Amino acid sequence: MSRDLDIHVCIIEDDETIREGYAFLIGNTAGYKVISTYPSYEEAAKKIVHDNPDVILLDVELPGISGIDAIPKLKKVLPETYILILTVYEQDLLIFRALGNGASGYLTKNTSPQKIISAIHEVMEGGGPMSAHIARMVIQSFQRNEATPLTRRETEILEQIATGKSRKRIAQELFIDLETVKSHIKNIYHKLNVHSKADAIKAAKDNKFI
Amino acid sequence: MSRDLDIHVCIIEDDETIREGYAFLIGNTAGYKVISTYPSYEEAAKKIVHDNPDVILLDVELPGISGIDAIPKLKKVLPETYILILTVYEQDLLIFRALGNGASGYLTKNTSPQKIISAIHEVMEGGGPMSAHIARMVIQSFQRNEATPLTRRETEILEQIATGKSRKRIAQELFIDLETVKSHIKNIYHKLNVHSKADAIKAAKDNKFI
DNA sequence: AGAAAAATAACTTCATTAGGGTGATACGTT
DNA sequence: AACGTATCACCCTAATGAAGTTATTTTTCT
Repeated sequence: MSRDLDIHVCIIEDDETIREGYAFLIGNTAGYKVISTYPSYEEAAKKIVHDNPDVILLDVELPGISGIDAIPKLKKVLPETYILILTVYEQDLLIFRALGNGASGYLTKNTSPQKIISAIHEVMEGGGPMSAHIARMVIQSFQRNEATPLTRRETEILEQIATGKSRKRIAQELFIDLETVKSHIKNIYHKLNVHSKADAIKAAKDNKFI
Repeated sequence: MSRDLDIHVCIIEDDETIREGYAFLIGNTAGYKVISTYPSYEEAAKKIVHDNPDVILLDVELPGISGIDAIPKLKKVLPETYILILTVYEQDLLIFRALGNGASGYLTKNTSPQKIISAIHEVMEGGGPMSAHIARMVIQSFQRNEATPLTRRETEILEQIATGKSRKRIAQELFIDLETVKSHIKNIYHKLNVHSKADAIKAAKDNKFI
């Protein structure tokens, strides 16, 4: 029998219609098997370890513990299991918290059935499935603000400061004089209108200058 | 005529076979038009502004200025143009530098022709096309190491230190005594086997403790 | 080639911080 | 009872950080 080769999926989703819809969809696709479905993390917590799924489809808005907060708890008992977030929310904060907590993918609920299936496959093959708009937001989170008032050297030095290095050490590593570093820092403070390391770092990060 | 509705594409790639292959592929797809192709950034720099493409397919290994370094220069003169990286390299550093420099997508060269076409379409529609493995690496970059030796409080304090705040300020903001902060820092240093802010931050970041 | 911007450096002054050592208390868990 | 955690205390010295002003050299752009 080929059942052992199937990808084992669990679904945690409070809306019964959606939950059973996904279960039906996935369960009727060759190569996939739905082991169990739960309406909340609390319900899942008891038995999901024994289900030992390959992939969990997880909603973010759940009664009780939210999907976001459930991720680390699930990863703790099932470290090898991939967690795919399936939600209507496209807010940056939720996305980054989900990924930071250990989710391996993030899909919005308008994702077509075939794409959900292929996302499950993709995550098993070493991918990181994301809806198009989510991927854009993730990529944007890496990008700098081109309209920085800081010069290259200033940006470089501010980055070094943000790693906790002292001015002296920065000077040594950049092969310039300590006085030069101090000059750059003064200019940085003026441009950012701050009077301390911490405020400069915060201002620069808020504006994506570093 | 429908030419005005086509997606205008430029290709910068030094290997002539690959370059012409892509050009042929894309140019013969309905809805896409290849405006120009160049073997290097230097060649492109002169004329690409007038080409005013919607999307640039960019190789990373180019003679002269590398594709990575070309990104900000291209974005400067064509701020509305999307840049898709097309390369054989899958190193984290290259990927993150490319995205940080302003690339809107990152595809590996084993990507199928249809997927390249759909990636161009996707980026125009607000997506962030990435090859599966790239997306996985990007997602992993958000994730923490659960096996941290640091306690919650220690992690919290180290994060504060990483923002450049002084011990005194951290104490005030966390409503604890300066001495307590110092104690925590001493414990952090012991656990991470370091003797300075900078080294602690580096060690923690390298191991994804923060 | 010439102007503008950026990077470099010197000098002063003053307040604050960082790092290390040692120990103690309280609270919860195992 | 022992342990990890979080809390606070007091000691010490050297180094760092911030603000001010001025000036030279090097790069970059037009």
